[in-house]
Amino acid sequence: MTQIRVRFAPSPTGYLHVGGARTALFNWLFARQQGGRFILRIEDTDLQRSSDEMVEGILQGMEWLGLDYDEGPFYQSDYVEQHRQAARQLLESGWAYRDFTPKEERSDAAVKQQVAEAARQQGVPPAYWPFRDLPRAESDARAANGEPHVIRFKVPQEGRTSFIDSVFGQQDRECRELEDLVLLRSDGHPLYNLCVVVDDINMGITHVVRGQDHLMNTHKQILIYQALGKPVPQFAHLPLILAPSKEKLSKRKHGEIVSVTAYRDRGFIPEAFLNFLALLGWAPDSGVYRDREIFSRAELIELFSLDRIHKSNAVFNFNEGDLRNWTDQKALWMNGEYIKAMPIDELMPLVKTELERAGIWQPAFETERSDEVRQTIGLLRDRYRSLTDFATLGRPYLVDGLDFEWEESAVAKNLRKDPVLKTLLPELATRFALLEQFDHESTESALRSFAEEKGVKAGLLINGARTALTGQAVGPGMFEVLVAIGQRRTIERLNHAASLI
RNA sequence: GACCCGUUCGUCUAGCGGUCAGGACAUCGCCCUUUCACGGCGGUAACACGGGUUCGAUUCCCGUACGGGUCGCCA
Repeated sequence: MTQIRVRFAPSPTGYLHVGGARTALFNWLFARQQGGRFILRIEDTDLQRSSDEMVEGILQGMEWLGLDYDEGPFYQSDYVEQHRQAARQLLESGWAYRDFTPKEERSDAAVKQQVAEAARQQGVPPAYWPFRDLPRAESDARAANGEPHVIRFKVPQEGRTSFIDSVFGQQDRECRELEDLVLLRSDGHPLYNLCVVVDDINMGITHVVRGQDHLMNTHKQILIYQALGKPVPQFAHLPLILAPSKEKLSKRKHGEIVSVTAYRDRGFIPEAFLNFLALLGWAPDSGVYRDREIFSRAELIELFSLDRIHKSNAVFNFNEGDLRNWTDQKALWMNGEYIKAMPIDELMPLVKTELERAGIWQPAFETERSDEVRQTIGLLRDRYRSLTDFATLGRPYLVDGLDFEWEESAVAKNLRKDPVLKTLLPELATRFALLEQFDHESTESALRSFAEEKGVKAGLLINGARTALTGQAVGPGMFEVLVAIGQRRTIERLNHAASLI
């Protein structure tokens, strides 16, 4: 059996978005599982809309997700000569013809629509392709004379194209429903459908796994394969990923919130995002894993199969305006699961990057204070869903002094609620200052006996202290927090809190 | 509009003729915590509709509705 070769072929007209990433992932999983080759090809034939910046964005996205390719990146624009050569070959063999219709006459969309519709109803393209049967000699002569023309593929008027899609099953289409597509523009520029076929042939692609929006193109492409006398690869079309509005996800409409780099920048763990993406439109064999959601990269490779991709589109929820739930909540949850469960040694570097970005990383975190910081991160990660949380919500735990924000609602709820705290908190600080051991037990008994002495509920002090120490109303168990913040900072912040009341 | 495709809880999904229609996220309630967005337990919630086929349809067939995709000298 020949080796499986698949490719991911994005056009660099935008960054890598969620849909593209999933296509890349499925190709990659398939290749890895089958021991095949995964090829990256940048479809940049439309030079006007392509840019190096976008290519860079795609490359970065792939790298971040760990979707390594075995060959490439190839650039489609490097193969223009081969595309033209193929067009010439098609012209020679009679599978294509020159169309001398002036560009302007074709560009009127309304006219075009009208004619195309009439053509379909008639069943046969009438005078719409006036040059389709132009004698070769005349065609050559006019071309030699420099008359502008495009090269069109001569779609057979009879018959149909068929293929079996790995996802959608049997697909048939009457040839007469297909238009004579342009292969070469009048400026000699090759067009998409020709380019993909030529490149896929040259690169020995055995399986084409791409979005369902290409389902119609596939029929045209099959015709080109046949005209070129080449074997047709196996196709697998993926269902689309929809925006919350249920329309196709698009970079233009939905913005950077659907770009892979946004997920990186907003604190996703690549493994978690990969896991989430894999489960969008695909599920492992339920006989094995019916009630599981978390799968490692290795497990995904092992379990993946094209025939378990399903046909219906999936909605991907995001809401840029919502700070807490800016993207699909399940994705966020899953990220939290990874943050919680991954080995702390793997988490630390990721957190470090985040803290550096926020300007709160200190070299000592890796030396003298290494154990302490690891412990703090270990404490915090149980309730965080994103790496950025360590730099925002985690900030009070990591910075010295008072260099963080006190949330107004927390202050109102836990500090200002009872004015007696204004005197109690500094007194508690004094009490803590006397402790020789500053651990869970000693701080707890100190606080509780202090509360008893003063005749107040321990909860009042616990709540007050939480906000005094972290500016927040929520967090890990209070005595864990005390230990994490440490004696010195605890005293300082308790005293300072009095001024907030 | 034409041609394709799809339709199981709000969302992601399991299901491939007989299930109390399962899981996850979200949501709600309870417990734990004299704090909490941790944790534990539990609940609400779905087979789009109408016809067939069948002893029996979420599962098979046909319509309808709704949703989506494609109809470039873009990719």
